[in-house]
Amino acid sequence: MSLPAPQSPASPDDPPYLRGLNAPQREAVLTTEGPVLVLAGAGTGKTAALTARLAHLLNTRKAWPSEILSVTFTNKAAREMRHRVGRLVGDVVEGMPWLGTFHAIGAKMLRRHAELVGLQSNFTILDTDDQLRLLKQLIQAADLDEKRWPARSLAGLIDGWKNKGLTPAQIDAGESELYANGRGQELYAAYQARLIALNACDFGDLLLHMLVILQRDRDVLADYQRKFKYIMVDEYQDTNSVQYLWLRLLAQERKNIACVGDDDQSIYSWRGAQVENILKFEKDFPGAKIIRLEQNYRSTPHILAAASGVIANNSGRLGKQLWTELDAGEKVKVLGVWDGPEEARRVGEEIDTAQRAGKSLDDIAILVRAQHQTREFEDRFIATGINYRIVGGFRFYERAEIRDALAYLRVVAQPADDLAFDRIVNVPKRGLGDKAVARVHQLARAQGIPLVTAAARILDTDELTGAARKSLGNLVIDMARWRAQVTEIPHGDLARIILDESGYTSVLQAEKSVEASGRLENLTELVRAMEEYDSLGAFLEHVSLVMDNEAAVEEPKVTIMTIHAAKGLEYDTVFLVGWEEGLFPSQRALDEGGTNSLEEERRLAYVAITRARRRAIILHAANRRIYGQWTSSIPSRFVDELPLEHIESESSMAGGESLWRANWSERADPFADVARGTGRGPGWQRAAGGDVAKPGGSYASRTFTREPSRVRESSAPAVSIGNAGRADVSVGMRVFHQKFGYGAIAEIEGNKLEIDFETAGRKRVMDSFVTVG
DNA sequence: GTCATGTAGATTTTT
DNA sequence: TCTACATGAC
Repeated sequence: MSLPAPQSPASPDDPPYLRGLNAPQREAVLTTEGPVLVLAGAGTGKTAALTARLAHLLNTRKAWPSEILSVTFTNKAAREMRHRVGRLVGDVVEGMPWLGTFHAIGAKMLRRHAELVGLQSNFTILDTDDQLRLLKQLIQAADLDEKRWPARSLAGLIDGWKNKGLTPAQIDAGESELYANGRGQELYAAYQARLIALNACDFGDLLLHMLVILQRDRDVLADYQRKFKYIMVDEYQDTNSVQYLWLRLLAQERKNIACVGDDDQSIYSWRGAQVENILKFEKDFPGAKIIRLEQNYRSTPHILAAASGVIANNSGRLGKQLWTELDAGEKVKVLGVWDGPEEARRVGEEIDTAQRAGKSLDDIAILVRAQHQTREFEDRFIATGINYRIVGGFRFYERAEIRDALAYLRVVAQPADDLAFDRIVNVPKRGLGDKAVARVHQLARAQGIPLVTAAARILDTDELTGAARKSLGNLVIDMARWRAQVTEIPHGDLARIILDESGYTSVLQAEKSVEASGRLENLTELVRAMEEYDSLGAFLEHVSLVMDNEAAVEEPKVTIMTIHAAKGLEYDTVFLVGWEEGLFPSQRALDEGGTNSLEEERRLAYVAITRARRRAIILHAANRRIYGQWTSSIPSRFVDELPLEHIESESSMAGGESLWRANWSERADPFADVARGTGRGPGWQRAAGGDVAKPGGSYASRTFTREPSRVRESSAPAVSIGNAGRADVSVGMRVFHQKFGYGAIAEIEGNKLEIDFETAGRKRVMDSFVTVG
């Protein structure tokens, strides 16, 4: 038996989850009633406190596992919390249905109440790719120039509106003005209508639909308010408006809400996060208790001081004073190099040295501002044989073959999923080109039916002939068979059957390339992952929400990733590369966002530095090739903001910077400056080329050629609605068909017509494909 | 219907 | 420089 340590109020009777916690951490754990805001600086044991709190609530029987709502932002964080709570309290955690990401929890709730917003509970969750394709269709239908009004910008706007909790009805003229001269609202509304028709949701909808339900339906709200005795939120500084409104409604009744966050680590404002949420917590929840976690367990004093020095330049902070008991350690190293390749070389050398000193590559990370910076290091490490892994980029479920396979499964699971059908209708290639697919679309639109149904119906007619008809027929039969098998055979086996019978695997097998065999492996992996789930539906839910796969444990590797991706992680040694004006802070942030953007970049710098446990090495290069052009650059202002007494600078440029700079400017491309600054961009290029060469002409011809296509596209489907057959045709009438030409109606059978065509002979066609006259 | 060429454009991306 | 998409040729 030993006496408690002087500074810790811990006693030997403490339950295990309280052991090792400092005073403010304990307070955060033990203050269970009422609103609590925990301001947790980087590396201050935030997760430890959060998991202990959860364990405490369960252990003291204040709530059952199903009565605690515990939200995180990433699946990884949710997983980790589940794991750590499990270690503290045992299997009870398995029964925590409401521990997860905002989106996972939103989806779970929405499946229960789907009908309140016009969905069925088996709705599909679309990813950005599907979303984009859908928007493209709508933009075309609205007869907008896709170049001028890209689907990407509309997707961004809609996403932003959803993040703010705005339904189409709530979009004001000013917001609407941001897209296609005020048609933003119209397109948003059309998009939402399409989603409902597809029985689908995008990510934003998972929260927005639920918010609408909670706001509109008192009973549902009261139900959840009663159910959730305690609410906990991780990374509160990253919550956006919908999430905030959502939490406020749910917490309104009991007010037992504990939010943990750090305003200095808010780096997702471009995704709709509102730092204000954390700043105004006290106002939203009067009487809130504010607890500060300021003891850092991760980094050395030099590293901590360097980070604090930089972030001190931001205004409007809640303010924290981080401190540590660790030894001073090394100063932060600032290294100036000649160019990008040298930067990679120096980092490589340092890694070699560390490795020879017995360090593991797993303890080393290189943090970049933008994804493209990873390449330089990748090239260098391949050449010199350093093992590395690049985090981010294409993830497992974003690979084409995986998405194709999933599309097959989606069509089988949810026949109304037109986007999935579209994706695989001619994959692998089966001779169904744009024209054939367009016909199926046309019919589906005219009759208001899913594409799968339209495909089946079109086979009753002569709209399609030859190869196209045959392969569409096969596809329809295959799909019907697979659908019948869903309840008959295990879903893993079914997936294998689908991949085989669709011809997807055989095409890859025939292709003997390395990529193809990699794809086949990925598909095997997909099916394997699938078998861990109870049902096809459960698996698809997992995929759409989680979209990541656990990397297998392998030999040690250096990690290369963006600063954003590094948030929440830590490494012994961290290389912070590319600290140059224009790259970090990024040019875009400097140009567009004013002070706010610059401060967010600075928070990014703060996050970056605080990832390091023992060593932080900051590099900046004097020359860099940007978009193929050599550009000279000056060190980032964040380098200047590092407190001198905590850094150690070194420049690899013999002869001094000014010498080479003079050298360089002589050889410099006279247009480099124009191309770099404000002069770059479409406007500048247009001024230099197109319009000058051909004044006036391009505009006139564009308007002229576009006109007829619009008329043709919209006229046919507008006339006929529903299955009943149209009223404006009768036997003997002369009609026009786009493919077969003119003919006379010989027979009418519901919405199908027998027509004697003047040149093509007698054909069966859908009435929606003909025009009178 | 598929393949080859040209041109605009190019942060960060938890779900 | 590299890539993604759109347009035109077989």
